[in-house]
Amino acid sequence: MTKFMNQKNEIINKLRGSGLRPTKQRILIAKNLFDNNKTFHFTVETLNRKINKSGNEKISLATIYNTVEAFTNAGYLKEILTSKNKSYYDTNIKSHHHFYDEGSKELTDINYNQIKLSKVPIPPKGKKIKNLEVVIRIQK
Amino acid sequence: MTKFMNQKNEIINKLRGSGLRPTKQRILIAKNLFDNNKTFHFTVETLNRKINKSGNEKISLATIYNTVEAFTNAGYLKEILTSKNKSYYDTNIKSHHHFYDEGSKELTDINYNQIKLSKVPIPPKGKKIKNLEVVIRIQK
DNA sequence: TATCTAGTTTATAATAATTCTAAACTAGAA
DNA sequence: TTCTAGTTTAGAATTATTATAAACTAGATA
Ligand SMILES: [Mn+2]
Ligand SMILES: [Mn+2]
Ligand SMILES: [Zn+2]
Ligand SMILES: [Zn+2]
Repeated sequence: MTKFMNQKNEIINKLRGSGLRPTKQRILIAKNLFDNNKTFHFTVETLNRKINKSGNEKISLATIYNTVEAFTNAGYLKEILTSKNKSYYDTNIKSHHHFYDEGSKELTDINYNQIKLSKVPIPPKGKKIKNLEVVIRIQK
Repeated sequence: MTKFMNQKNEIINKLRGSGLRPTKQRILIAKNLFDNNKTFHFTVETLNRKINKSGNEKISLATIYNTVEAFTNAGYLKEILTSKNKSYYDTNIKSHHHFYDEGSKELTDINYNQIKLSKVPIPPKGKKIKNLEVVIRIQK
């Protein structure tokens, strides 16, 4: 009871902290994404299915898109560009690497320290490195 | 004269060698892609513009798509998945890495030996590494 | 060289993911 | 309670790509 109360308040504070109004849609989506003690990868399609399946009130696809974008901009989600034609998102926002299975089209985390880059090039003049995360493509 | 002859014959042999009929469309596209002594990156959109601009006879967009796919399957091109919603291709088929500029949306090659991976994880059981090329995202 | 046909090209339609639009709704400040 | 900027929503629009099916052609064979 108080636990649920706290969880919801945490979400509300988190949203407010980024200038996002805590609407019931955002709160419900946030619960689905951040409630767990484990992180996971998803696409808009899978998130939409998950949310509009259970006993939940329905949320429009447009809002799912809007919210995922807002959460990504706020730094609560990371976008992972790895697949043709479809964006993946990660609730694990720590810097880390991935396996991407070309067959099942699934991502798996690789801990940051599981890959060691002993030599990295200097970026072109005037540019800086925004992100250096490795995607290793695997298959059967 | 003989030089052009040879170039065209090289292309024809290359195509035949992969079971691809050397049609005039494929030959023209191949000239645009492989004629140079330098490699480059492109999207279907940029290739289509390039080909349907100059004095060339026109080639349909569908054929551009078909041909890029055929050349990729034949190993003459590499697909680079790095950008949301659009596929990039590389005429450099040697194993190498890339900078991807988020601002200009341009790829730049990084020589294979400019990045050294001193530690790489073992892929999940039953899977093997298909590809380990690093994309470093850069910005201003 | 003429004929034949599987492979290819093409215009166009269809699909898939995503973004846009504009009207209805709502959080929360006043 | 009122008010309004921010938000949600259904549906249309857009973009990249793939599918369809009719017309064309490379090149093997007669
Ligand atoms: Mn798309
Ligand atoms: Mn697409
Ligand atoms: Zn991850
Ligand atoms: Zn390259």
